[in-house]
Amino acid sequence: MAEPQHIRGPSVTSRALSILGAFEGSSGNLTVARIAARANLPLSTTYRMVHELEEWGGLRKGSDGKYQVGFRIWELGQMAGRRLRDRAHPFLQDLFDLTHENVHLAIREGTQSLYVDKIYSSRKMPQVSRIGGRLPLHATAVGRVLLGAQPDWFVDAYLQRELEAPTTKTVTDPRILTQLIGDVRRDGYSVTIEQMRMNALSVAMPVVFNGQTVAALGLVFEAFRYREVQRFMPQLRGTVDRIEVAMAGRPVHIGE
Amino acid sequence: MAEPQHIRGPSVTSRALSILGAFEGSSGNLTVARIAARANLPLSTTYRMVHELEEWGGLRKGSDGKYQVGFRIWELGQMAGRRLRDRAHPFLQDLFDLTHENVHLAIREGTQSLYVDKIYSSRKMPQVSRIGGRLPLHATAVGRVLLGAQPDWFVDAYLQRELEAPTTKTVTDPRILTQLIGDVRRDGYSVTIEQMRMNALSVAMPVVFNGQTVAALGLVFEAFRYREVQRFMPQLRGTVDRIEVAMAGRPVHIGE
DNA sequence: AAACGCGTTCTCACTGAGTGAGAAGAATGT
DNA sequence: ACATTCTTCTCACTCAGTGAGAACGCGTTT
Repeated sequence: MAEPQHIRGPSVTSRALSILGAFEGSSGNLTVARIAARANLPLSTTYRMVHELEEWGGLRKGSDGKYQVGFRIWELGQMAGRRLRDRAHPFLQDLFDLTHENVHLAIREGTQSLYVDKIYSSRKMPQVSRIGGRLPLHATAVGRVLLGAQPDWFVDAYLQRELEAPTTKTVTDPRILTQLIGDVRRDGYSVTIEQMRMNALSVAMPVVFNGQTVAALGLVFEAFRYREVQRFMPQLRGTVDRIEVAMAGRPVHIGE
Repeated sequence: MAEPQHIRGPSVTSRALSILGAFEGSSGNLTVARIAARANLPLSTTYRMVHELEEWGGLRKGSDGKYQVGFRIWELGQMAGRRLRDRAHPFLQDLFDLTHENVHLAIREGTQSLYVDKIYSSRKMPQVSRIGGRLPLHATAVGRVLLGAQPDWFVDAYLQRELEAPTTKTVTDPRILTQLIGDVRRDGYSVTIEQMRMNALSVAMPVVFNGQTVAALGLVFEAFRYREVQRFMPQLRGTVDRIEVAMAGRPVHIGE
């Protein structure tokens, strides 16, 4: 599982960043030795830097002596994409109140969709996507919406690569996918059935700001309820509209 | 507003961290020059490091040329305190479904409470606390719960300092607060009225894991509805219980 | 109880990566 | 057209960062 986390240059900063990077896709708690191994750095160097990061608050030493990402990084992370997340969130919650289906908001990061917000309760725990998690662009409704928002050269290049097939029903044929992306662009929404997980269906629509698709809003529920898709469409549409209006509006100051 | 972000040492890492720190409490979009000023670093040094951070994904250059915190930091931040947030979240949502009042979860960080999760819809936007935001420990219900979980020497030291009074009703007298903290410890919950904002009331209870108060769960609603506090107590209690059970249980694997 | 494995902590002499003043160029405002 | 502010880049100097290696701590195995 441990990828060959190669160091870009011999720069000090890149080493420090390698250490933070060692926590990406980890169990969350790492010893100094493990960090060193994952970051491909000498032990003493790692030790020194881990301490510097700890003092700053970027890392935190747990009661078991292992290190984990500190809350200062979490706080800092809250600054990223704040406009979108803050303005969209209340309407995602409204949509959940209305439907009680899992709602999520994703953006494109490279060749994956990144889930930036997600509403769910203990009744239906999310099965594949999680906040902060990534999924391929071709196998989910939000992914296809985000892919469709990219220029043709991007779509073609994406479909050229080896495409994962999480289920036996996942479409990976570039020709068919090109067709499907065309449909998404024309219709303004995407519906995928059992592409990422059996018995799961997802619907998604683009969120547009300044003429650009900045995110995709989606709903997920059981595949056998496919007839209900029509019922949810207007609610999804309405939510997207409200988000778009909120995005354009003046800043709403919350708290401090 | 710009605090004198002093550099701990002349170490390269501390400089890089100063740059990230420049975004804390900022508007979100900063020019290189502004970053340099806030981080107290020479312009050329800042320039070089900003680019290194950008290449790694820690910073992102917006369409206006200004820099903002990148999603890689956000993703990394999702690793911090994941156990608590992941396990508690579905039950916070359940509580919101039940009450439709603003629900939040906070931990103590230093002498402040840090809001790590929050459920709200567009009906009642949060007024003072936001996810990733901080508030003083003595003026909110979650804060008092978290304060009460600390040893006496901590409480005494905290109350010794100059205490903020966000409203005219905020209690800042150390004697009275000591008494109130005692009540919280005895009763296992805290109710505060108009301590942080006029016309706001909050109730909170501690979340205990391994014999330690790791967080506080709270509800906020309008002060004039103070009679309803009793109605919410069992629901809060039940939610806390479920969170505590979930915290102790085996890991529930959600997606990747 | 000794040997082992695995992790942490710390020292120190060497050296090349990081430094930052400064200048030129690009943008923006008045 | 001028003033102001911000970005980008160069280069000679030097001091901060480096990492092998040793010592130590702590469970577990033999």
